[in-house]
This record gives sequence, structure tokens and C-alpha cells, in this order.
Amino acid sequence: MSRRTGYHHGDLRNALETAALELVAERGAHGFTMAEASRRANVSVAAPFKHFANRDALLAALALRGYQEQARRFADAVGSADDPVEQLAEFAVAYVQFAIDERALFEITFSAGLDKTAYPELEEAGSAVLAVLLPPAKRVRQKRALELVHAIGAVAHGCAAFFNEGVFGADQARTTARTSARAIAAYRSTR
Amino acid sequence: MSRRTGYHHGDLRNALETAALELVAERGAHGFTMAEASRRANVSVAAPFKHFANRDALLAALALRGYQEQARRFADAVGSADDPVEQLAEFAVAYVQFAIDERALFEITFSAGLDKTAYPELEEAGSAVLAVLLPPAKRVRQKRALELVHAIGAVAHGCAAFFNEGVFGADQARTTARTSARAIAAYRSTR
DNA sequence: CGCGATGGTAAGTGCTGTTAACATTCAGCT
DNA sequence: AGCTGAATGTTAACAGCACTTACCATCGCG
Repeated sequence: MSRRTGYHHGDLRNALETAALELVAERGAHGFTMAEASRRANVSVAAPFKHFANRDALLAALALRGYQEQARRFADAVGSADDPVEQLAEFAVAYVQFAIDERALFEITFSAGLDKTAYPELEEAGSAVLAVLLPPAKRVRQKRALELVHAIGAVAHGCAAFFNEGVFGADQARTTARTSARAIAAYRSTR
Repeated sequence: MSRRTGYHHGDLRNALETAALELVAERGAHGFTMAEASRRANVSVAAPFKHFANRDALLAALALRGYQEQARRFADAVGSADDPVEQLAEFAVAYVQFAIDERALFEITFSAGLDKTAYPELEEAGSAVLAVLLPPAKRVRQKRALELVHAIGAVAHGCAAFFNEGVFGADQARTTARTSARAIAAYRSTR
């Protein structure tokens, strides 16, 4: 991070990401604009394009942050239990908690209309998240472990989305995620 | 529906809704614009505002269609089984099938950044959808039936979202929804 | 026929993303 | 120290967007 000279900002790339995150937090995924982010960074509207190819590229950079934070949290969650069913349940709760704590990041990754297939680094980060869940899933159900991961991911995502839409409060979102994840994992382990 | 005179379109409101739906189907929820819809209806860009207060109002009209179609499908699904657990499972499958068959409507209702609280008719339609599920949920678990409905709704939504994102194929989305819904309903009915 | 309601048009405002041409500063080399 | 090229800013422009205003055409009705 270089110092600002009055002409050069010094850390514009970072400042833009921060401003964008604030904007999404304030106005929702749709409410972020390059122009407003530029204003908040005290920079002309054209400046951001020296750091990001386009609007989507800025969102993609934030989405990457989001996936990395997720991976960290999910690894912790899986590490916080020994029983594999509980590990999966803890993951589901952590997924919801991420949506609660980092609402802006969550919205960017899932409601900003970003085409993830256009950013290979995002697909890669998504796979990394998945990899954390495969070991416990295999202990629950050696075959079809991937299906189990997907099923648990789907509930967790549904609960997080419902929280985001205001259908669930934070408590209900966490509880529903935990209970449903347990139900799915237990059901599959016994048939 | 009146006839078109060359000056008056005759059925512009409907034509705009249809064009908007096509646009969303072609380009995603984000890719719809009033201007493009106007062009497809062979009408000036200002004309739509005689029929819709703003862009969101057009989306809201389509979202309403979506909820009504959902209510129809869910009622059918619940009617297609006798066992209440299977009724809930059929609902979950129907939810996913709606996302598959009516991708554009699904995206409008859940990925278009539409503020549903601003349109009371949407909240109302959402409640109507919920009402279909309460009777079977009560048969599974008299107390906390609403929680059960929410949990099943969350899985179904998660599966549909994963399908929409390309994580799931159609078959996998349906199967995961059915199996997970069964697991949740069965788990809750036995404890 | 006349007349108001309805539903179109053209033109304009202010915002957006994005680009192009130009200016300033930084960092490394001689 | 001074030169030079790469980074990183600026200003000015363009086209597309949502939306408003003022106006015009048509329909249905007394």
C-alpha cells in the first residue's frame, strides 16, 4: 500500500472493494454502482477501470473474498464436532451464520446476477468449499457422499436465502438449518 | 382485448409482460429492460409507463403470475398423495419443477432484486402458497407445523436455486428435493 | 357531434457503464 | 540526478437506461 499523493490514491483497488461492500450492505446487491463507489473513494468515475475490467470484475473480486471466508468458516465448523452427522449440521449452521454476518458478501455471491462461469477463480473457490464437506459425508455414507453434500448444501442455502428474504429470523434460520441437516444426514445413513 | 388501430396497440400491457418474460428467459433476470420490451412491442419507450408505474411494477405483475402458477401446481401436488409426508415431498418436487418449467418466472420472483414488501399483493400471494402446505404439515406434526412448512420450503428452494445455478441437473434437483423433504418430515414426525 | 378518458408519441433529464486521449506520478536504470 | 516506461490518475465523450413532461390520436359515450 503506497501513500496517497493527491493525484494518486495509493490504494484505490482496496478502497473500491470496501466502498462496494458498503453500498451492497446499504442498498442491496442491485444498489451498487461503479459511479457511486468512485465518489466514495474520491476519484473520477473512470478511475476504477484501471483496476477492474468492468463492473462484474469488481463483484467477482468480492465474491472471491466471500468464498474464501466461507471456506475458513466451514473448516472451523467441521472441526468443531467429531460425529460426522454433527459436522454436517455444524456446516449448515455456519452457512447460515455467514449469510447473517456477511450479508453483503452473501448477496454478491448469490443475488447479484454474477455469471460465475465467466470467472474460473470462483469455480475453483467453490470446489474448495465442497472439498471441506466430502470427508464427513463419506463417513456418513461412503457411496453417494457427493449427493449428501449437495443435499445438505441445498438446505443450508435455502435457510440462508429465507433469512435474507425476511422469511426467517436469525434464530429460526440457524435452528432450521441444524435440524434439517441432521434429518437429512441421519435419514441417509440408515437406509 | 381491443384491435390495434396503428396508433393504439390494443393490448400493450399484455404484450409487455410477454416480452419481459422472453427477455428474462433469454438474458436472465438482470437482462430485462423496459426499452427493449418496448421495442419488441413496437412501441415508443415511454408507452410502458402508461401501464406500469415503473420497471419494478412490471416485474411485480409477473411475479404475481408466478405465485399464482405456483399455488396451482402446489395444490395439485398435495392432492396427488394421501400420506402427509408424501404430500410434502410432492410439494418439494413441484417447487423444483416450477423452477425448471418456468425458469423466467422463478428468476423474477427470487433473483430480480424485487422488493416484495412494496407490493402487498405479492405478500398475499405468498401466504396463499403457504396455506396449501399447512394441512399436511399439521397431520405430520400438529405443533410447530409452520416450522415444518418452512423447513420443507427451504430445502425445496435450495434445490431449485442449485438447479438454476447449474449445480444440479433437473433429475438430481427433483430427487434431492423429494428425498430431503421426506427425511425432514419423517425425522420431525418421530421425535 | 362533442368531449373526456385512455393510450399513444417526441423530446429531454439525469444517471449509468465504458472508452479514448491525455496528465501525473512512481520505480528502476544509467 | 535525470530519463524513461509503466501505473494510475484525469477529463470528455458516447450510448443505453428509467423516467417525466407536454403534446396528439383515438375510443366510447352522452
